This record gives sequence, structure tokens and C-alpha cells, in this order.
Amino acid sequence: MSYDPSAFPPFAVTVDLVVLTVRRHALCALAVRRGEAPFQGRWALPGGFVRPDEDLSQAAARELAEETGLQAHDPSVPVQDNGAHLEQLATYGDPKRDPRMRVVSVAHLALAPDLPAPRAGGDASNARWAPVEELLQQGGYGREGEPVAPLAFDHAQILADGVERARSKIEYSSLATAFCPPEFTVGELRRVYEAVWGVALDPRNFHRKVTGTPGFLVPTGGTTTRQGGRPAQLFRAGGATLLNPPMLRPEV
Amino acid sequence: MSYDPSAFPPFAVTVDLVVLTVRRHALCALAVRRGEAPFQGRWALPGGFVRPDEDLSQAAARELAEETGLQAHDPSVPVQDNGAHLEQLATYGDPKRDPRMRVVSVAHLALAPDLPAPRAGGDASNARWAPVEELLQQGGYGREGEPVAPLAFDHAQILADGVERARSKIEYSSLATAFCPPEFTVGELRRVYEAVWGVALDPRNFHRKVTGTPGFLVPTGGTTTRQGGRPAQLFRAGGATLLNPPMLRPEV
DNA sequence: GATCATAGTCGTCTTCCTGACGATAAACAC
DNA sequence: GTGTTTATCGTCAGGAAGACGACTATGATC
Repeated sequence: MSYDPSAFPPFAVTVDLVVLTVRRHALCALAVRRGEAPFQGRWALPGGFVRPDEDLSQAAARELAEETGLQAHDPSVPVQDNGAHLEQLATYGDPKRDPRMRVVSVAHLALAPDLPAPRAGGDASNARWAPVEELLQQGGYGREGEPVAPLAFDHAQILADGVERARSKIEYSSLATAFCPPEFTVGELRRVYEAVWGVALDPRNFHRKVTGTPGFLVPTGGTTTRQGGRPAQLFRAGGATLLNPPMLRPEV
Repeated sequence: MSYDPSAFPPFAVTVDLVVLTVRRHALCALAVRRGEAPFQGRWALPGGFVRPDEDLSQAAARELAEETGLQAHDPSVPVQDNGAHLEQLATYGDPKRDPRMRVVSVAHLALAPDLPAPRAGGDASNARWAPVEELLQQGGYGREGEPVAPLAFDHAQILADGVERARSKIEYSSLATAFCPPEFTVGELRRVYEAVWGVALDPRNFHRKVTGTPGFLVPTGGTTTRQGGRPAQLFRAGGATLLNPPMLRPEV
């Protein structure tokens, strides 16, 4: 308390977004290419400055809408329309994390169903869904053998934290349904878990677990065969938010 | 992206601390009395401005040391000495949360063993351990019947979030040992769970659970009778961080 | 010193949940 | 029709937890 509050040091405050989705059986994150220094040309997480009259969650929702067109959900409402789940992740404030000035970034985590190709400022080449595995391998090579530069700033750490949050949160909550379209099958939900955790799950035990948990899934009455094979029942996300007992993640 | 980054709006960034401990079978939080406007004379969480060259966790550790004398732990090291566990909780940035200016507060959660009476600027009357139940009942009456003013700013919300974090985190981690002295008995650890959760636990099942979880507790060889009754084995916290399967919190 | 209260520790039993896995069902491709 | 794919139901064994009985080792009380 020996510090003079009237001479408080000024900070810039930003929000950065970890937007996750599942595409082609892989957990993917939204990345944008930086158009200016520092880290010009490198991939980064979407984000921007918090405006003077904005709450942090408002700023995150605004950035999410700007980058993806998604509306953020009220977290107290079960996921059901095409909105995304949005929650605060953590705050990153290392004095040297931005070489230009002191920037504190409040990272948020968004979970979205599979979306059409992203657009950043209308330019598709400057935004993409990339498998998180690819974004996180620092200085390696992508699946086509091209060199991969690490994410700008401390965004690799932020992304890793967001992925870990998502991985653990689908264990004990119904959040995995945020990755699904409004109506989905048990198999589609299972493939979400498999993609996020990177494991294979037993379809029979998974089916027993999710259909046996009250409030997790609500049958819509319809069926679909879009996955091939025998038609599957369609479900919507039920009202339950917490899974008890949780879905168990298999050993590593 | 239509916002001009060169004209970023200035923010003040602070850290606020939710410091929890267990005293006399009750979960208590550290509160300090505000000496100046706004909310002069009201109780608040300890905190202060982040300095220009400080990381957020450094600022939190500094504030914790200033208020309690506790050293913060490296979170990767098991809790064993008299240091406290310290982790980031969440960030609060409502534009109107501080009437003076735009302040973003990065709240941290600290868990500490029972400590001697706190001192804030050397003045004991301006800092105290108060049961969280008492601090959270807005505008009610304390246990001596005196009127209780709600905490300053949005600190009631921050405290509630911190308590909820602690309650859920002791389910699946060994963090409850952060509330205990370096050596403790199974019964003392059980009373921590009971105080934090506000429930009664079966001593026999609890004993089986904690002693049967590998790496949770390490016997020191000593015994104590400080609780009365039959002497109990003394333990230290083991290396395990995550409890799997978790400790189950009884239904409400 | 006998008795009592208090806390700690060990066991038992039942119930629930999970993992492993066999079997059947209903679509499509050929 | 046959094979392939995915969905769904059923069975069984093992592990963990809740309920609770029984015994142990202290200090307090009479």
C-alpha cells in the first residue's frame, strides 16, 4: 500500500479469443494472419482492444461476431441455436508480452459448431481454421510439409490453456454439445469427444452413458442417416449443465 | 478491426486477492477496511495496482506478502511449508465497477493455513479474517447482531467466485492440504473439507479415501493427540496434485 | 482406578458405475 | 443377396463409494 494510486501506470487492455471447433475429426482453432508489426505475417489468435465503455465479455462477444459472425450465448442458457459458448479463460500480463507497450490481454474461450470458412476483414486468406496440434507445434512442419512458424506473442500458451480448459470441461459439463449443430446424434457427439480428447471411445458404453444421464440429451423424434449405416436418433442438448458423475477421460 | 489501435484507451490494472483460510471450523476470507473514498470505511478484498514492470502473478504475490507475510508457492511444487497456494481466479472489468476511472482487476485466489491475526499497515483493526458466509450476506446482520455492509466494489462477486473455485478444486486436487499446517492428521484434513463445503463427512469413508489415494498423503511417522481422543498419525502432503477418482462432494 | 467421552482406524456389505465385449438392427453399395 | 457401416441393446466382472458395526487409544470425570 506504499504505492501512489493517483500515479497509476497506464495499461492497454485487449481480449484475445480461442475459438475452437471440430472439423473433419480434428479439434481446430481460429487463427488470423497479422497484417502489421510486430509478428507481421505470422498467425495469431483473433482479438482486439477493449473499448472505453465496454465490459470484457462484451468486447469478447464483439470480436467473436466480427471474426465469425457468431452470436455469443448467454452462458446460463443451454446451447441450442447456432450461437457459440463463450467464457473467460485467463488473463495474460507479462510486461514483455507485447514489445510495443504494456498490454494485458483477457483471453476468452469460445466453442462453436463446424462453420463455413472464416473471413477476416473479408479476406479469407487471412483467417483459417487450423488443427490445434498444428498450431501448437512450435517451429515444426505442417501436414503438407510446409514450415510452420509459432503463433505470435504468447498466443501458443493461450491456445494451449484454452484447449486444456475445453478438454477438462467436457468431462463434467454438457459443453461438448456446443460443438454440435442444434440437432445431432449420439455418434456425432461421440466424435466430438474423440476429437477433443484425441482418443477412441467405445460406442456402446458412450451411448449408455450419455442417454442414461438425465437432462443431457432430449430426443427430438427425428432420425438421420447422414453418417451412413443404420439411422440414428436425433437429439437436442437438454437443460443439464453439469454431468454427475462426469464423463471419464481414458488414461493417456 | 475498425478500431484504431494507436488510440488505445488507457486502463488501470489492479490485482485483488481472495485469501481463504479455515479457522474454528469455518471458511474465512481476509478483508481490509477501506481508508479512503470510494466506499470509505467499508470492508473490501486486499489488492492494489500492478506496477509497470511487474507480471500479474508477481503483483499478486507482492500484495499477498504485504497483507499476510505469506510467501506464495510455486504452483508446480507440492504444498508443504508455510507458503500459500496462489492462482489466478478471473478478471473483472465492468466499466462502472470503480466510480473513479476504468479499472480492470485481475483477481487471484490464495489458500493459506490458519494464520495469526492479520495486519494491514500495522493496524489490526483494519484487517480481519471473516467467515465468508458473513461477508457474503449482503446488508444483513453479523453473528453479534451488528449490521453488516456489503463488500466494496464488486468484491462480493469476486469473493463468491473464489469460494466456488476453492470448493470445486478441492474435489479433484490435493489443494485442501494448502489449508493445513505442514504436518496434519486425517481428521484435520477432513475438517478442512467439512468447513469449505459446509457439510459433514463420514470419518471412516474419508479416512479410507485419502489414505487409499496414492501420493496424496505421506506419513511422517509421528502422532499427535492435539485433537483429543486416540492419537492420530501425522502426514505431509504427498506429491500428487490431481485426485483420480476425485473426492465426491455430497449432494446439497 | 473405573468409567466415560472423544477421536482414530479397520472391516463388511450393498449399490452404482464403468470397461470389455457379444449380439442384433437398419441403412447403403455392389 | 452379401458385405460394410453405424446404431443400439445386453451381459458380466471389477472398482469405488455410502452406510454403518466394531475396536483402539487417549484424556476427563467420578
